[in-house]
Amino acid sequence: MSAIRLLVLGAVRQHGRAHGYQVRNDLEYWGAHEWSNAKPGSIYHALKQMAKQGLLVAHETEPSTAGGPPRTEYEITEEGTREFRTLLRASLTAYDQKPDVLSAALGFMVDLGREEALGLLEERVRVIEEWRSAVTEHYVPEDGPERLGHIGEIMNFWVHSADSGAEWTRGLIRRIKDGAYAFAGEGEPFVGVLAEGEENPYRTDETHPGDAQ
Amino acid sequence: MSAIRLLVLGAVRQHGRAHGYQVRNDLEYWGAHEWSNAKPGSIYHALKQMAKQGLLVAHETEPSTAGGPPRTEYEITEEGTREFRTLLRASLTAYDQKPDVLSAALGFMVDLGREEALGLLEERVRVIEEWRSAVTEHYVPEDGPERLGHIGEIMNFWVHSADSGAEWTRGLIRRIKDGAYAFAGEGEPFVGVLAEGEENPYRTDETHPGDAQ
DNA sequence: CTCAGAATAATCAAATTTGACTACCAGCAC
DNA sequence: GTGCTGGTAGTCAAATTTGATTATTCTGAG
Repeated sequence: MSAIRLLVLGAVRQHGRAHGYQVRNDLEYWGAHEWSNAKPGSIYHALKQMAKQGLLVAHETEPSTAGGPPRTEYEITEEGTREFRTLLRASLTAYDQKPDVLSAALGFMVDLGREEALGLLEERVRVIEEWRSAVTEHYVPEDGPERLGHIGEIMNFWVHSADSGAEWTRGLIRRIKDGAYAFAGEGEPFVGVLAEGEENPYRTDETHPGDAQ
Repeated sequence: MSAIRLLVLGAVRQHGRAHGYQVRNDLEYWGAHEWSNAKPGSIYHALKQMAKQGLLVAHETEPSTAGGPPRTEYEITEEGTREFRTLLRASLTAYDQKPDVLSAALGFMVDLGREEALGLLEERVRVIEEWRSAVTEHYVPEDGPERLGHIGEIMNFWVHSADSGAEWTRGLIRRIKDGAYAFAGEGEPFVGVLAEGEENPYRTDETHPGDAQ
């Protein structure tokens, strides 16, 4: 799974009602265009697709108030909310080497309760550890890892990444336990969206080192 | 870019002449089906596409000698070899958060000379460091990172991953400097392909924890 | 012998992703 | 008032990816 559905569902949900360009802007505000496939084409496609599947409702296109073609606004449905929570939980616990999925989930973790988020992150650590031992047992031949030659560096890299990911997750768990951030039901939620008319301080058109090859 | 073209080009190249199923098996031998999108459909698609683009030549389909439908064998062209090297160099140096691209490149790094590989890996470390400072400067608002709330954890996660990736790369550089592995021009190359009839000790149909969500 | 199951080799429709492109309006310089 | 630039909003064709499915031959049990 890519991160796009979670990102788009979450962005629409935070706005209450949003058109594609707003979603695109929010995701840019998060830097999602740098670490995920949240490009215009993908966003509009996801919106249409999820509307077709009943996760969103499309309100009839209205002429734009600020230039440009008419726009379609979307709202999340009850089914969409369920899907959002399912994706969010899965993305927090799953370890599949795709950092964009976790990144997206971090952006919405406060939509869960503090205790649930902690539980899921602890589960994540367990999953990573299990994965690690499955890999090391399965891919290291009995006659020593040398037989694999330089190919062994691939496994080495995985394992290193897994360890580093687990360690980082433990740090996050600690911060959350120590009271960081406002989770669901803890008053005054932090909303990471741009208000109407607010400019995006992170917007950029320059490319950064590492944008793509 | 995904890792599929590099993987397929590299696998065909090591065999000299290979059909899709052989490529698939090699990639499975490396565990590539676990950490990249090297699924049958993608492999066959990449083969056809690259043949159309002149990176591979397709030899007429011959009836299989071992059951199954007739098979098409591919060979890499000169242009394909150039492309292979270009992709390999780019994948070793580029930092774009997609671990599968690096993993694929690790599998082929010995096709370069030891010195060149070292140079590219050092470049990789530089790129990661540059990326890190671009991100921290760009995404941390002047009035302290707190303004970002939990969204800041996303950046935190990136930066942690970047640091961990750089550190791992430095370790690899050290191992290579200390003489590990046989690089191009150093006799007896290590070939990570399955010989005709050799069984794949890593093949598995069980799913592992973390295979997908 | 014969049939089930497994391995071999690949194809296909549907979904997604990419990258480039279109169309509209506002403001400004000239 | 015309032309240019830039922001707003979205579309589209082409390429890729996914997941399921097909077709062929080999093997071994009964």
